[in-house]
Amino acid sequence: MIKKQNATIYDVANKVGVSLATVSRVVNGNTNVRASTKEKVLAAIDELGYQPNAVARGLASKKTTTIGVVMPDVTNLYYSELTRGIDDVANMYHYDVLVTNTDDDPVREVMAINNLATKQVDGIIFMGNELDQRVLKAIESVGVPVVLAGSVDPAGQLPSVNIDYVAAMHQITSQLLDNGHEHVAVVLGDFEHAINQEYRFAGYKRALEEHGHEVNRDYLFTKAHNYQTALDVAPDVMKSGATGIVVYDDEVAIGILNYLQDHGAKIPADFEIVTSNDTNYSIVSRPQLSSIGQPKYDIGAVAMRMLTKLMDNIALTELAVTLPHTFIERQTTRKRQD
Amino acid sequence: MIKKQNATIYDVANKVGVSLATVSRVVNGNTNVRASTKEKVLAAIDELGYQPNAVARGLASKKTTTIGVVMPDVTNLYYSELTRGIDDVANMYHYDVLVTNTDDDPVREVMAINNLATKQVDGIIFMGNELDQRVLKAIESVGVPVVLAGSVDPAGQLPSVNIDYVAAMHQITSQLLDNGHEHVAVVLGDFEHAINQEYRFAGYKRALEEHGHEVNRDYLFTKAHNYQTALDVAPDVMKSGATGIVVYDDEVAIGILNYLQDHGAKIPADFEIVTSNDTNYSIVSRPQLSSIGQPKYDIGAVAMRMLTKLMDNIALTELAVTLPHTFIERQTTRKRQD
DNA sequence: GAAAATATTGTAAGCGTTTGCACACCCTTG
DNA sequence: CAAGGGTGTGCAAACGCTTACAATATTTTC
Repeated sequence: MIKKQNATIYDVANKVGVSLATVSRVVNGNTNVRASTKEKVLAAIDELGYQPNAVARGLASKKTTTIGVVMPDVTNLYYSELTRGIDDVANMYHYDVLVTNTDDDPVREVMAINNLATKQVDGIIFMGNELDQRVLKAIESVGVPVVLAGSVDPAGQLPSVNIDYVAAMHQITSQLLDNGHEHVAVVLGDFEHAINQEYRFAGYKRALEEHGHEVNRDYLFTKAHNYQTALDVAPDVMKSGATGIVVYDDEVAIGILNYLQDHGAKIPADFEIVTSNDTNYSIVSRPQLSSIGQPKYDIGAVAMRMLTKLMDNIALTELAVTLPHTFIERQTTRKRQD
Repeated sequence: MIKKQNATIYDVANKVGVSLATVSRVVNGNTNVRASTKEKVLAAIDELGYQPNAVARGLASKKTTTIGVVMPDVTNLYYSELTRGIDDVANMYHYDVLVTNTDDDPVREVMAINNLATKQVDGIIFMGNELDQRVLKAIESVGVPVVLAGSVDPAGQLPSVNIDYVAAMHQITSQLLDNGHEHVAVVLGDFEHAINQEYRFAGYKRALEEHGHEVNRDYLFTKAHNYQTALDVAPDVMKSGATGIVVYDDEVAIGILNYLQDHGAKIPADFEIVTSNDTNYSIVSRPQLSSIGQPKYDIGAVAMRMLTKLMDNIALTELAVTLPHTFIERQTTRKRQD
């Protein structure tokens, strides 16, 4: 592996017989260069195969054209779809993406943010189930713009892109209630997390109240984070007496769905289930999971677009963007006639 | 967002009353520093909240402690699990990871590699279904080590980590044949890709030949890349007369499984299916998909470990690493008694 | 106790760019 | 034709760090 010495801006300047500055100008699209010299420079660049060294550039200009993405887990379909949206528009704006997995651990989130600061990223997209105080502090002191994607800041101080979780949860809970279910269970992750308690559960609760039902914690199930932990919770939800189930995550929903069916339940005859993320899981399951429709790709894409504005010092017209969600009726709910 | 002026190495040198070099030494763990001065420097660093600027460091040292990962799609469970392995050991060695999605497009792969070169990454992990000539050339000329993860180089010139696809395919095909199937179908992606034709199909073919069967292209199905395209192919495999099916990818397998069942087939009574990646899809499906067991996380982790060696100029003991695979018997195959 | 070794620290030259400023040059104007 | 006004270009100073090499301290050695 011979590391062939890359041509530098100096080499092309020499070859053409101009100064570094001129070469730099044509490379950066500065217009104050005579057309003829520009051509000569371009030719030399082509001939030498010159590619500007992004590190040197970053040092001199204090812009790295790199952004950081901190996310819980690449392996999680919900987040990876957001990431795809982020990545695509990042590329569109010629940013590279440094990703870090945190497993939702605040300590690692803080480390990731600080590390990204060290690497002089121009901005950061943050995804996570909860905005820990330590993380918040790290974000505030990092010195570059940060936008949240699919992640809430209850204080509303940070730029963010989300759907209206309260409304979405309210909607699907209401539908189940309208379908006549006496008891609707809700399955969430950590209840300490604002997104679960203050948003999702709040929407669920409001629906219950509007329908004149009491909120009974016996129908609240938490700590379901993935397929395995969903399987742990599933027996309890099956025994709970609830016949309608709203779930905050697809991997969890498919776990519960599978458990119920494996234990003789007919879906949607015995239980109606609605999930929330509309990932591939909700399509490959049998029956297919009815779900809140989230514009996941767009959440990421819009968040990244906002970040580009922030990085260009353009004011945001809206700090907390709420993208529209839908309801996708598939096979774990009974047909409704509105 | 006030960008607070970060302390530089110069600031801490001043504060302590030593030279830059000394500070640099303690930051970099150089041992030739008197314990007492080291302490003073450390104290100053702490007090000023000094964090070395990685960009400047990269320029001076020509090491960025950043690697590039080029992959088809973060959203693909197989690749994202490899990436998780990569990321974890990268972190372990204090590398950051720059990821690029290519959608398996050689043009974008080449662009990604060149772009990473520009960013002065210390090394690259490449994942893709096919090693296009253009990509190969880009890899050869990029000037930093590249290792393939879950991706084959038929020429065997590049460091790589894989399972033995030929053996794996041979094994599952044989099992199906042993179970008495007269016709075993094989479902692949692009047949032009070496990994499909020269590896997977070769293993399939050898199994057939060993069992005295003719290889009949009527049982070869290609161009199935994801759930949707799997659904497109599924009717043909159902009609083909094959009763055993080996599939190269889980998302494709679950598509075929679902189609067959949706059209009245009993699995595994009417059809036995074996898939290849052992992702979450093979567990959430009903019945659960029997699969080749691939150490996906490890493939990524080992590839990254190899890359660290290469970056440290340590010779590899083995260029093309083959990790062991297993067979995971689940519910789309009938019980076997070996 | 002085020379020789060794340990510690400082000097300064890069690393490959960007960019503010100054300098030429070439047209216009009046 | 001198002054004014662009254009086009070059100079040189950063950017924040690493790292030979040189210089100075501190120990050892006999």
